[in-house]
Amino acid sequence: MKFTTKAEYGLAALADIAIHSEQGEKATTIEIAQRQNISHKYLEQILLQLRQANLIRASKGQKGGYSLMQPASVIHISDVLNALDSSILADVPEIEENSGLRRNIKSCLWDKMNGAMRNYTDHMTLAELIEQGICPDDSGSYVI
Amino acid sequence: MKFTTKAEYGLAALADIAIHSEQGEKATTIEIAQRQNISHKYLEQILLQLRQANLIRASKGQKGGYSLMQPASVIHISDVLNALDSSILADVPEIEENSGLRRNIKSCLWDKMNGAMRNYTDHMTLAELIEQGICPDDSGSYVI
DNA sequence: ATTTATCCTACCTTGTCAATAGGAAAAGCG
DNA sequence: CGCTTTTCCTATTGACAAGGTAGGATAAAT
Repeated sequence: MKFTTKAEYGLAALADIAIHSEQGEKATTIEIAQRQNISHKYLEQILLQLRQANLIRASKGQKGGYSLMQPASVIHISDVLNALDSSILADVPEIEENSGLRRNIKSCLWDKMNGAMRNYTDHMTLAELIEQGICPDDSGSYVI
Repeated sequence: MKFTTKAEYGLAALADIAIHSEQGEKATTIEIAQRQNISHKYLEQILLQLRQANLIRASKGQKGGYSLMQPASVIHISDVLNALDSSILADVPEIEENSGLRRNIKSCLWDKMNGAMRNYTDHMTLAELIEQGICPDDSGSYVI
């Protein structure tokens, strides 16, 4: 399915910041952009959104940069996705009444698939994502 | 998350056809469009795609219309989605090497969420979708 | 021959994604 | 103070896809 680069870049940036936060360092837009290979002007907007969602703290000027607001272990992936991509975890819009089978199908399939995503991203934290780098091997924990 | 109307309309149309197929009737574009409240010219294109994917059989002219190619119990939802919305169940595209954490994050989160969808829609059939109208109450059967 | 249906292709309008650009504001440093 | 470095914020743009609309060609039944 389709994922926005914004979500992808944002998660990578957050992970990057988290790693540097552990050492008490701040990360600047330029640094992150270079490490993660992202346009730094585009990344600027993404970091702005993450700050407005209270996921990161910014300081301006020399020696400025970004650090995490909370430890990575309490940041849920769904928080990040919600901040960056309003539609990816959003409820499917209600549908007018007189529409045959459509309403039922939507509330059956769509909501289920949606719920599966939400359940998964609600439980997974940024720390887990970073720690393993690869996929967590807890297959079977999350259930539709 | 975002689902295309094409997939929504297509599933509703297929369900509609399935119901009428059971009684040996064919359903025409116009009839389906009215029952499901869809633009019939748009639906035409959708039914064309479903036919090209061998999900339905069409007959032209008077007394023409559409019927299912196979019983609804062997049509998997993933077949329908694949026929109508090439991206919804598609693998996430590979990413260039030198890209920091992005590659790992993508292959972790993205692929998992994607796999969850696929697993779910691979197991569910059109018949189940119709039969229950509401959600199947087999929560817990499908696992990420 | 005429009606009724599918078949097929082209087109159009609107919105969103992914950037790019450029400047304002603040923080540190000499 | 003045300069640099950083974040902050808004506007704009190009490309592309979604969601239709339109119109004619083709085939089957009566």
